[in-house]
Amino acid sequence: MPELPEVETIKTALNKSLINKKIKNVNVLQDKFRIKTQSDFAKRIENSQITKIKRRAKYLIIVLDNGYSIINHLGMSGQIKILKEKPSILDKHDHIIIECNDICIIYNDARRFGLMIYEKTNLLNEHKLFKHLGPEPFCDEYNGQYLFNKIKNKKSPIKPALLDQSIIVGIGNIYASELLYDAKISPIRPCNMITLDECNKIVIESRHVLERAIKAGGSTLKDYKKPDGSLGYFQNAHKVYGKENQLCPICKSNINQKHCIKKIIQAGRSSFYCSITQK
DNA sequence: AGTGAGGCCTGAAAGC
DNA sequence: TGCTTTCAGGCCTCAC
Repeated sequence: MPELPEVETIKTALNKSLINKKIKNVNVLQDKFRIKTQSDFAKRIENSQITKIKRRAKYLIIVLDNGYSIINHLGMSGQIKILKEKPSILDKHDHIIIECNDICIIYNDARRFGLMIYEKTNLLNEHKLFKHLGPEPFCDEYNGQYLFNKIKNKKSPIKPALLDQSIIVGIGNIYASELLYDAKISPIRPCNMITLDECNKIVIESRHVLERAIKAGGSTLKDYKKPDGSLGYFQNAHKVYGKENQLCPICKSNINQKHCIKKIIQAGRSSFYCSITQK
C-alpha cells in the first residue's frame, strides 16, 4: 500500500500522538526484514524520549533525544498501528512493539519487505538508504528543468524513470500511471523524447496527484485509531490504474471512442494508460 | 553506466 | 470445494 501520501499520513498521525513520549518497553518478535533489525535495537531506544517524526521519501524517521533515530519503511505490506496500550492478543505479523506510557506503536508487515532499524541521527544523511535519494516532490529543486536534465539522455521509457528514487522520491507504481495520465503523456515514450514543456507538466501533475492523496489521507485521520488499531488508508479514486479494458474518463465522453485502457508490463511492473488520451 | 530480470516474503484472488 | 498458480502499490543485487 504505502506510497508517499500514506507515509505522510502516518507521519501526521504519529506527530499528534508521539511527541515527547518516553519509550518504556520494546519487543522485537521478528528481525528478518529487507534489512535485519539490529539485535540491540530495543536496548538502543528504550528509555529515550521521542523528539519529532519526519519523512524522507517513503521512509519514516522517529527522532529520539538520545542521539539515535528509528528508520522505518513499510515496503509493500507494512502498517503502523497506533493503540492506547499493548493488546493482550497480537495480530499475525505484528513484528515490533514499541510501548510508551499511554500509547503503543506496532509495526506489522506480512511480506517483510519493509524495515525498522536505528541509526545515529547525525549520520542519517550519509546512510546508505538515503544517500542516493533524489529530491522531494514538493521542494524547489524538483522542477521541469531539473527533470529534463535528469532524463534527457536516458533511452528507457518515462514511466520506469519516474519510479527511480534517485531521480524523484515518493512516486510509486500507482501514482506514476496516474500522473502520466493527467499529464497526457504515454508511459512508453522514451525519456530522451520528452520535451522540457512536458517535463514541466509531469512535475505539476506529480505534485497534484500526491497532494490530492495526502489531503484525502489526512481527512481520514480523525478515525485513524480504528477498533483493530490499523490506520485507515486513503483509497484513491484512480483514473487508469487497475482499469484495464475500461474507457478512460476523457474517452468516455466521446461517443465514437472504442479504444480502452491498456495494461502493459514495463521493467517488470504493470502500467495502465489510454493510448488515445496519452501521447 | 544504464538497464532489465530476479529475488526477497506472504496472502488474496483467479484458475482449474 | 480445494488445490495450484499468479499477482501485488518497493527496492536491492546482479548479470548483460
